[in-house]
Order: sequence, then structure tokens, then C-alpha cells
Amino acid sequence: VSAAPARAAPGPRRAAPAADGGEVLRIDVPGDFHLPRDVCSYGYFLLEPNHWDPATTTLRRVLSLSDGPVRVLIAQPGATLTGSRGRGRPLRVQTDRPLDAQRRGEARAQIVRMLRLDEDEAHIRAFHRLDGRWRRSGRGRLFRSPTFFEDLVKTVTSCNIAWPSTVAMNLRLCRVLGRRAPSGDPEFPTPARLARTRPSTLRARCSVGYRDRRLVELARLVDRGGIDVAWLEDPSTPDEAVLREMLGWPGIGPYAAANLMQLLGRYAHLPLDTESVRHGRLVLGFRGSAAEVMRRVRAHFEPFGAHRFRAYWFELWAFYESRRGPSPTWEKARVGSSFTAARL
DNA sequence: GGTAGACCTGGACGC
DNA sequence: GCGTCCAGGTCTACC
Repeated sequence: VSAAPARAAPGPRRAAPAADGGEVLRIDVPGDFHLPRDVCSYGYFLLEPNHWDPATTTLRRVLSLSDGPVRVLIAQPGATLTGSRGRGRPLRVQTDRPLDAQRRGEARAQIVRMLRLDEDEAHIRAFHRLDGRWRRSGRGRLFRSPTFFEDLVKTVTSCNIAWPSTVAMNLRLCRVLGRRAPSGDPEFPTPARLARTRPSTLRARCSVGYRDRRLVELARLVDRGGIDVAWLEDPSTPDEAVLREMLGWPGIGPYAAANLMQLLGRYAHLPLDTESVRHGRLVLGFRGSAAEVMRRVRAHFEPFGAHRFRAYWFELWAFYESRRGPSPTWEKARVGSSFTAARL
């Protein structure tokens, strides 16, 4: 099992009232956590309802709580856009409406998941011992969604499609099916909302194409308890059992399943796709057919064992940054919609 | 078990 | 401005 061992999650301190009717929470973070670096570590930070603002180094998005949506603005006061200044400082989370104790706990749990604040620092150090290239920058955490369901939908919307279409699908899913927080920003659709949406509506209004039926079926599985998220996220559940289970879901093949594995903190699996072939040829210098290059890419990362995905992904990410500049400086409107391997 | 072709969308390209 | 081609991962039918 390669899942990161769970540890007591850092908690929020008491809330303070904010000027706009919401409140401010403080969330302690692990000593190595750096908001700009760790948010801008995986492409999902460019997908709705996430908004990373390089100018203010804040992440804005709507969370779906049991009493409705709330918009949060997440900052790490003192953290610089690039470099490491401000590492380990607590997060300042501003909401757009007041929260009671239960909803504060829900918001905290979702932020902890999204930013992987409960990932054991020892696990990241073990990765750095195996792959020293990232020790200096401290890269190790990978951004994900506040819920497994959102990761599942985002993964399906990134299959067999160019990146700008993935961006458009997530934008439309939020605008068409997401409820609005008091600030007016939409949430990501809940499993219940997507489960009762007609596939034809999804196709017509969200441009998801043939993924329409698969997305509704997945939402029904999650909404009706057919997918046991706690079991998937339990570090004691063997990787192979999780993989086998996911390959049985509609729309989930080898690539999507391997990607969901890393999103669950199980880094031993490589979601290889055409981008991996490009990377193998351009960066690693492999020759031959796509199948041959993919085989060599797989073999290349084999020595990284339980940390294969992170070694692969940060190498890929470093290549993107060599073309586009540091990821925390990427502006969604400029980079997000045109970000495809073919145009790098 | 392996493989070919269909499934959709939107960008690129040619006219 | 319009039509055509193409990329992209999963699924199904077929061998």
C-alpha cells in the first residue's frame, strides 16, 4: 500500500468576523507547506470552480457544505509567489457567510483534503530521499479537489479530450448545475444534483459529449452509496483492490484509474497517455512507436517504487514551467485555456 | 487476449 | 465563413 499514512489533521483556530458578513478561519499547516507552490502543482487548480490569483496569491473557490455553498478565499500571509518565504505559516480563510461549528468543521476537512495538509511530512521526505531533484523546491504535495467525487468527474472530463475542452466542461458544469454562494460564485455540482440530471441535458448544456451517460451513472453510484469513498481513502485498503474496483466503474479505464490512484494518495501507479509519449520522446529522448516509448517511460520510473507518480509528474511539471514560467504565476485566462502539450 | 473502430468536441487548417 | 481533419481514452464487437 502506497497511500500516505494519515495523521492528525491541522485544525482551524476560532473564527473571527469578517467585514463582508462572513468570517475568518485560521488553519495551521505542516512546516513545509507553501500555498503558491502546493496549489499550483497539478492542472486541476486551473479548472472551475478553482481560481488562483497570482496578484494576491490567493485561492478562491466555493465549497459545498451540508447547509449549502460557501465561497472561501484562502491565503497564506507572508508567502511569496515564488521561492519559499512564508512556508509553514497558517492559512487565513475568509468565507462569504457565517458558519456554525459543524460547517466550520466541514469546510476545514475539505480544505485539508484539497491541499493535502494531512499528508505525512515523513512520506514526502521519503520521496525526496528517492528523488533528490525536488528536495530544494520542496515539491511533494499535489493539489486535488475537496471531494473524491469532484476528482472523479474532473478525471472523466480530461479523458479523450484536449485541455481547453476540459476547461470548458468544468466551467459549464459549475455554471449550469452548481448552486451559488452568497458572493454569486457557483459550486461544483454535488453528486445528488448530477445524479438527477438527464444525460441529454448534460450533453446539450455542458458539452460533455458521449461522457453524458457515464457521468450521470458515476454520480448515481456516489450518491446512492455504490462507491465507498471511505474504503477507497483508507490507507489499509490494498492498492490492487482499489484499482480493480475503479476499473469496474463506467468511463474508467487504465489511465483514469491510475490518475484516481494518485488523487487518493497512492503514488505507485502511472497514468500514461499521449502526453507521456511526448515527454518520453522530447525530454527523455526515447525513440520508436508510441507503444515502445510508453513501455520505456514506464520502465524509466520503475525505480521510484511507491513514489513513481510524483517523480514522473514533477518532471513533467518542470518541463511545463521551463516553457511557461513558474506555475504560481500562470494566469487562468491566459494559460489555462491554451495549455496543451501540442502548443507548449 | 489482442485489436479495430465508434464515440464527441473544439481547435487547426485549407479553401 | 464554411467544411474537413485530427487528437484524445474508453468501450464494444470481433477475431
